[in-house]
Amino acid sequence: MAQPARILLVDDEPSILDFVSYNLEQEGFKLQTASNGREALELAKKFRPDVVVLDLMMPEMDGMETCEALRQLPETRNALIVFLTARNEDSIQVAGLDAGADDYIAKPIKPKILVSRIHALLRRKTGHSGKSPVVVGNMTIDTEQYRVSIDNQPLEMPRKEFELLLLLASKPGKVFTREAILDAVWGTDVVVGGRTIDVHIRKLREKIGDSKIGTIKGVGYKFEG
Amino acid sequence: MAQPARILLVDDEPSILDFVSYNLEQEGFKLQTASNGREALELAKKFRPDVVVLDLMMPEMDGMETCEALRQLPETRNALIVFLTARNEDSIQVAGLDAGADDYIAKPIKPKILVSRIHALLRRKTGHSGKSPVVVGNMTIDTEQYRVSIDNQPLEMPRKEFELLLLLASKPGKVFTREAILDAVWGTDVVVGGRTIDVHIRKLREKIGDSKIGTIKGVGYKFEG
DNA sequence: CCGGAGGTTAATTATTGGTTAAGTTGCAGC
DNA sequence: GCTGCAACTTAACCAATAATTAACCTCCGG
Repeated sequence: MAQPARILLVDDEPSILDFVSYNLEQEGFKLQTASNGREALELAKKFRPDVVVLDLMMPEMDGMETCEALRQLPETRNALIVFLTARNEDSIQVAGLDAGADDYIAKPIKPKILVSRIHALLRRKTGHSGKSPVVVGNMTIDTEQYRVSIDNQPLEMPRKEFELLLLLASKPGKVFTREAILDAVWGTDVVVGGRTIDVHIRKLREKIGDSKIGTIKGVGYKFEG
Repeated sequence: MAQPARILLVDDEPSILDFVSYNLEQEGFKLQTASNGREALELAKKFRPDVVVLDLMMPEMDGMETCEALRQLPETRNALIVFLTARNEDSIQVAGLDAGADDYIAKPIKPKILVSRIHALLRRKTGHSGKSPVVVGNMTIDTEQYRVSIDNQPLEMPRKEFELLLLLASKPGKVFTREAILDAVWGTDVVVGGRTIDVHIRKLREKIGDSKIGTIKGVGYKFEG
């Protein structure tokens, strides 16, 4: 990644701003935030974001309006616009896509999904559409198609296993605590038993080989670079 | 866990106070309770909580008011504030977030969810702070990867040893008394036998070489810069 | 040489993760 | 709607290893 992509995040709820910006910054994106549409437009002129993440429901100027305005500015005409919506309402989606949005993400927001969608969009934009998003050693993780291959041998992967692998592989070497893994893959308010992660780790190791995932006792797991 | 997080719990119903405080204390949090807003403010000044769990519906001074008042106090300006709400009403949530709340938890309260949300908040708050690798001479201590290397030779290290080494190496040359080491690595309320530290020191010296850690008889240990 | 401080080693205990198998759940296909 | 399968979770048990203790040793200054 030569240049970190710039993202402008717009939401009127500080907690969501915090939560999402934390997760995006962890990914290495350059971030700016605004808490309403007007502020967003002003910031956008200076910041020239590659991606704008936009809450639909905001007081005064809502996401839809802001989106249209952004499409008028020369600085953001070609930016990618992602909407955050409370529910997955088809009718709103259609209207949003008319207004020029590029993607939709439904709340509650799963960090992993948000990040991988943004990556997918950026990839599509820069022309590299289609193939090999995350590559680590001889392994390829295609977030768009939910597929993993090792030495070009495709592997079947259920959702949870895939998300777990993606999380670990997205930062090879970094140790993820069980807590962090639960937050990222299961979400903060899902409570699962103590051995659930272990079982998923085991299934992963079964598929991709023991050597790829290391255990740091008392701390967590990591992907071996 | 270096220091247990302090939580101030505010609710006018004694039964909820009991129920929630029991569950939070089980998790090792340091707890204080108040049964109304005024009491909460007074306690907060002395107790300096990291987290305030606040019922929205209270007589006299309700949760919203209390929250705003807490944000004015220097002692609690940066505390995390979590609201307990009877229902999941969006309009109330927005207002609460404007008042400076960090999260919402809907009644009926599920202990496990409460606990994991609080953990998530605390992690988000403290997680941002610096965690660049510590480099001392030819040794590198990478807190993120939980790995130590000498001359780029990676070394395996169990948790306590790692924490002990990190403590000593964070201030090379400084002498740490046994007492200080116990407080920092084992925690203030854990009592261990007299030879425990010695044994860990020995294991460390085995791995990183005798010359790195010096003994000052009658005083403590230090890392040799 | 004696006492106190720390060092060494081995044995014991506690904690943590791994493994397996047996439930649950949710969903596709009938 | 059933039925059946795959994904996911849980529980029970096992294995590994880290942490602690205890017993004994060594060194060094009086």
